[in-house]
Amino acid sequence: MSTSPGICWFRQDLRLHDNPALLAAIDCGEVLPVFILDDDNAGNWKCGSAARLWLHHSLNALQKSLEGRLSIHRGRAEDIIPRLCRDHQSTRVFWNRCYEPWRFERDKEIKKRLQEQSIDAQSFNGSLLWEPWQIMKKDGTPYKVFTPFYKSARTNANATPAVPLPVPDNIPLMRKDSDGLTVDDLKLRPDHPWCEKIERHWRIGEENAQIVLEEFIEAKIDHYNHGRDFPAEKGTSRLSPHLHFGEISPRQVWERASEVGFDDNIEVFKSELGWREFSYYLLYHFPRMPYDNLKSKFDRFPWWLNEQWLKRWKQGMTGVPFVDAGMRELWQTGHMHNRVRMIVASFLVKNLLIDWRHGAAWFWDCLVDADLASNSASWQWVAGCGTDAAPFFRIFNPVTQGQKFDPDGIYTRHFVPELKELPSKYLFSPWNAPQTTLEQAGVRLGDSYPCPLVDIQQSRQKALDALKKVSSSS
DNA sequence: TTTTGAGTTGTTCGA
DNA sequence: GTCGAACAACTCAAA
Repeated sequence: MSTSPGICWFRQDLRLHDNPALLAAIDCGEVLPVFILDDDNAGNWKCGSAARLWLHHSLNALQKSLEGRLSIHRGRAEDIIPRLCRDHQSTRVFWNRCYEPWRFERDKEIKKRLQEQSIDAQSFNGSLLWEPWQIMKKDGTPYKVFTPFYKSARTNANATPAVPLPVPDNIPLMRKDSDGLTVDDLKLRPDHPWCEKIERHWRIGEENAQIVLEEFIEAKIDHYNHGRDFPAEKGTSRLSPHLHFGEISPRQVWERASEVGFDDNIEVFKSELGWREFSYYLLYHFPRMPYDNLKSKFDRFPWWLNEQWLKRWKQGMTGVPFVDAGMRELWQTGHMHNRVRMIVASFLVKNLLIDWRHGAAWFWDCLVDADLASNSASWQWVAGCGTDAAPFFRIFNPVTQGQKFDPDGIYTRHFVPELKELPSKYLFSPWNAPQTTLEQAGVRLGDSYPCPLVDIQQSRQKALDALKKVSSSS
């Protein structure tokens, strides 16, 4: 056996299944598995609070799978990786690629430095179905519209998603090094009752990711197309945080869905994986996406930051019940149903006229699945400033959306219990309820539940006018 | 180069 | 209650 271990640097791939970097490291003989919490390089995009909590548990799960041999560090990866190579006389380092601009640049630099020291550094695709540079238009430029991107990805030769790799039979793990930290040392989980609340909603780690996938395949995928729209039904896969941390790979999910067969539901589900790919694709080709409007005419949009409104939106106290239900789900569970994400985002941007970046920042901190690519791309989509965004006149009405997608009010009543006695007819617009109805339901508007921050119709019109002005002056 | 058809998830209005 | 059209104009992708 070689005396020099292969270093497998775990990042957003906290799993043993379908892990090309791990398999490559095993080929060297002994494996030194490493994790680094690199907040220093992350700048604005260090892991948010909810995601840190997830990471804490996900690392514990991985540590267990690796029999406690995961070597954990905190600091700048460009210092730590070369140091580990020196300390262990390792000449080979392997990792699966990340695509956040700060990580991509950092990793390029590390690879260069290692190669200068005659250390073999190799990166693999462990997180995407298609590499962003693999799918290009005939003229060599990147796609900006989802449908042709996805079509091209699925039909191009050599673009069929790879078959997932097996779990290695045996991982010849190196003896534990002495200078590593424990997961607890990283202090990812604050001592706060909020954590326990979040933890109740999730089963974290690779093994659980497999279970969540199986449950989705068995119970939900056959009516996904319809079921995913109703937040009370929980018809979505809820795989996003598992995918974000790489507890499961998109290739595993894609393959498992393909095994079920072919129908609309399966195709729609796969296309959601396609949207994840598209977000990463855009982030790779447009690294300013988290900061800048992809449509630059939105640079002139008259956002108006009302701090009080923003605060009430974050608290789920806007006075618009379906919006508040979503925002409270986010706070209480670290997650929000996809349908409701669009509605709360649309409300912030198109009714309160607050810049999408404020919303994206709050999501970043609160979501266990906070993902730079998906978060930035989706906010730009809702705001209308994305390359392939919703047309500007498409403004969600949080009242009709509630009536349509939470018809029995189960979701809304659960998260806004102060309205639970209101009849469904008025649940989504209590300001329209007769005084006697409010009294019977024990609701005092402006007291037990807030009056709406804005009038839905008026604020909608204001947004349309603003958008028209921005469009016509180009 | 020019042309043509299309573009995740909606709302409202009027027949 | 249901249905189709209008909502604006633009940019993208491919022929």
